[in-house]
Amino acid sequence: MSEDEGITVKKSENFSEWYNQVVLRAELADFSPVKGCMVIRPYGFQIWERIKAYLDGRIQETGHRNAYFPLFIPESLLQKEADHVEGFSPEVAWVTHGGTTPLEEKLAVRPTSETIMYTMYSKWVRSYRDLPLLINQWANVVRWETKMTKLFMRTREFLWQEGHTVHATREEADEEVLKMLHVYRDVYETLLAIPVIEGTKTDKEKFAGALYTTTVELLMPDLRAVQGGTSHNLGQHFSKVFDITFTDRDEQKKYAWQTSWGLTTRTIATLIMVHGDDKGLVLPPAVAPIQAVIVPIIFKKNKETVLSAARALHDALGRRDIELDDREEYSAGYKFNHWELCGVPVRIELGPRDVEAGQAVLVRRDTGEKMAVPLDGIADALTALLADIQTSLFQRAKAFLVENTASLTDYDDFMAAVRDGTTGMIKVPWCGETACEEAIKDETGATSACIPFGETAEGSCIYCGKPATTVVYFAKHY
RNA sequence: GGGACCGUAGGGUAGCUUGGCCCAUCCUUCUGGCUUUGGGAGCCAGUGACCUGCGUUCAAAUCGCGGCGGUCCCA
Repeated sequence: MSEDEGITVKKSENFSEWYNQVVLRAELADFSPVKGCMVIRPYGFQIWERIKAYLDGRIQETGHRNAYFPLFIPESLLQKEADHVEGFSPEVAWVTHGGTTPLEEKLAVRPTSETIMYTMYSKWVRSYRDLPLLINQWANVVRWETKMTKLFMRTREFLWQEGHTVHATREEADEEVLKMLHVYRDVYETLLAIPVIEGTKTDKEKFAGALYTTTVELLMPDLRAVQGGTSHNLGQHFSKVFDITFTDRDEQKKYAWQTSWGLTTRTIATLIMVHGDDKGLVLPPAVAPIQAVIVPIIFKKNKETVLSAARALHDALGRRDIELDDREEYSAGYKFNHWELCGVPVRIELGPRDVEAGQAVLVRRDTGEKMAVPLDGIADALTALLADIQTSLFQRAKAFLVENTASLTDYDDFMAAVRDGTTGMIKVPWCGETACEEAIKDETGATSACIPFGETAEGSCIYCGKPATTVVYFAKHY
């Protein structure tokens, strides 16, 4: 075996390098000539298309419709909402020229589309009969990051969907915010087999211009947390600035209540990190572009028998997401390693002994476990195995999250846990003051992840000792 | 935002300290041929690189400065 192929570092020993190698060698993405921008390669893009198809289905069935708004946002629009401008201005990319002629007004390359969409909403919303307005957009956005590029995790341009809804009442907006947050949880848990912690962002960490922000938080194997998706109640901040008003049943003119919510290609980074192993990518069947690969074990003397049996099996299974690797220029061992690097959930080995016995050998990617299965009935066995892999990947990830979540009340313990990297998510009692939150960040580097839903505080704030009003999760974040 | 490091074929590298022996070493990939295939097979032949610009010098992969790109650490 050559040491230069496959993944050359262990996930547990050099996580960052391991991640880079998996992304590059499994051909998910590559660096581009543009600093901070990546190329999503076909295999990586197929994963995104799977996520997109699932999420879009959920978006549609909850009553939203897709639309498309311009990539460019006039400076004057972007600046209308004060908190919003302040939050985004450091990382906005600007178009200043058309050809060689300077523009009269600079155009921002959208970092997010609130301002351009709400300008239109103001024209479209007149009456309570126009509400709720439920629009989603699939798009690319640009945020001019200065931090280090990490493929899928942090790039200047990324793909996402952004939902923007308008409602008559705060209650409806609250309900929408939670409904879509739960859709994100479902994407992570059902599709990607990644458990989440749902909650509300602190005021310090909320979206620029929002009343409040809800989030799904994930924990990576290096014990750093990731914000997996956010859903905001924008209150009436934007409707007042963009004049989104409607005449209600009581004939009164009112400002509308709005929400926005987004999920990005960062999901792919979390997918790779959570499930991958020392051999490479491990994909949950629900997102895997290739569900299984048939590898015929070819020997010279009964080559044709095995190859035709493999082709017959491939035809019998009759699925486009099952690959037949009948290349004769590669050895079986090479193919095993290759498809493991690519994270294909199941390998189906078919050799002369199997053909004779009327069976095939199913090998699961997550555990390496092998099982001989009769050829008739293999389709059902495969379906069951794929379902089992999906479940056990989730359970393994869930166990990891539970093991690495702690509840602490003493600040010295907290500092030690963060410093030693022994715990990922740390739940602490908190007074609710931003000053304490910032002090904790300055002293430990940990930032608040979320205030979990449905938990009540006891005792005193871990930092200042005043009575706690809530509990909050802290973690080192990506 | 601050600091450190790195850039040689598709991937991984040697050469750099002390400039010349280098139209650049080795492994792998890739192409063609023979042969082989139950965990990265072997032999033969071939293709393929000094990030970029400027400078120093008789001479630059090697030294200097700028740019571009990447990696890591701290905030």
